[in-house]
Amino acid sequence: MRVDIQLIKNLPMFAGANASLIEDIVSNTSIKTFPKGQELAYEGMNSEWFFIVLSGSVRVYKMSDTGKEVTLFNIHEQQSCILTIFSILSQKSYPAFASTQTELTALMIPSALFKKWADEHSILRDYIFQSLSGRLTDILNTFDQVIFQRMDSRIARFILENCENEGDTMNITHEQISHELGTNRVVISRILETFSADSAITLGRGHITLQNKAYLQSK
Amino acid sequence: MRVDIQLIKNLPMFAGANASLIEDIVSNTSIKTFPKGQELAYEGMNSEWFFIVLSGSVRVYKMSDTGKEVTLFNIHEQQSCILTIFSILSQKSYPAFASTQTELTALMIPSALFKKWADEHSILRDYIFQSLSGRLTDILNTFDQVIFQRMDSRIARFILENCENEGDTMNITHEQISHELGTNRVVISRILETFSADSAITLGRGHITLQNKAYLQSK
DNA sequence: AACGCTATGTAACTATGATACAGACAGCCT
DNA sequence: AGGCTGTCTGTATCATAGTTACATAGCGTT
Repeated sequence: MRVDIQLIKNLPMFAGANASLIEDIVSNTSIKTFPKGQELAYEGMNSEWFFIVLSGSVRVYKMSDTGKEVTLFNIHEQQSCILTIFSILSQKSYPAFASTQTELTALMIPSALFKKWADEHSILRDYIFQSLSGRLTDILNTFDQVIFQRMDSRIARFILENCENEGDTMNITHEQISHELGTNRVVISRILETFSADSAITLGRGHITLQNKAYLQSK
Repeated sequence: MRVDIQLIKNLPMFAGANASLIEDIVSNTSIKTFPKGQELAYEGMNSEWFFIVLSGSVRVYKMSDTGKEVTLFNIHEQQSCILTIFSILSQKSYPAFASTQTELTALMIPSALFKKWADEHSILRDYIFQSLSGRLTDILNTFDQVIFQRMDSRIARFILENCENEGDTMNITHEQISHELGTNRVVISRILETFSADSAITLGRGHITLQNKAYLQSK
């Protein structure tokens, strides 16, 4: 499918691109759809494609050999992946795992071309630096959380990030939370139980409902 | 003190620089010496200077409000700091702490000039990407270690990184190790004690001597 | 209703983190 | 030498978090 010019022009990454680059992009990229839960990258993989998310989201995470996981950051609409960029520009293998969190549509760019364009067009490099800086901050924040924060505060924060108001419900299992935060499912269950005992949340199979925002904020 | 042209030309970062850039660098940079233990950057600081280490080393670390520390990476001769680069190029505050580990000499570049040069000279940007990629790998490795590895293996590894052969001695206190690894001094003492009980190391005030390499490698 | 799959609850144990304090060592001074 | 002082290390105790194993509960399918 031929990629729409307007779509490219609307992407922040290509906002300042000149007509010839835009034409190049339009003729050498494609749009692809992935189902929810699809693995897009694994540790050690060579990145053949650079992608920009058009809709949906991607979770980038580290995984140990025993299967323990921690989310590094998520990639949302119009964003791309710092690790893929590094992997392509410095010709190293991808250092983490990445899977779709929802159904995903993405603009796919062959990595050789992306590298060429990034070498030739400073406007691209500028955007890359800006965007990388945001992702790097995300990684460092995750680091901070993991190392310095107590697990109950991290869980409280996680719930608050997903439930705006009291009465809001999030659909997630304890195991998924444990993968987000890099701990064990049992630990999550244990702490959620104490939150529930204090009436800060109500628990159900596959969902959590916020009841007392102030309680979680004080954690 | 006028900076020596040859010194600049020998730095990997400026290896491909043309004569006019070199002349610019020579006339706008200076060499500065810092004592051991000097704090070079703190979280939230605006980076006024970009620096390249000429001799000595710098430790970059995260610190919690309670004083707990973890080393992110070290900067050695001819290297510069990924976080400083990001901080300067994306105009954000520095996201960690940095102190000299030894006496340090460094080439100092005003950050506004560094940003200008990086914008104008692709040769600089290329080097930056290469070098950033290495540092990012360091950070992710640290992350991996912290989250997935047991403390005894991390300590074993740390000793092995500092002692080549059996009989080698490293001069370090338990508290310094705890700051490297992001844990509590007591935890280090406790585990070193078990290593010592198994005759893998011998302990002394301020130093550790490797006795059984295979033992630590098996941890 | 019976089955099977997945999610959650519970228990017991180990590992790690935190705090407090005691004792040991090194350097220094007299 | 003896004593002082600051730092480093050892030990104990308790709290929090991670691991493993297994039991129970929810929910869709047959």
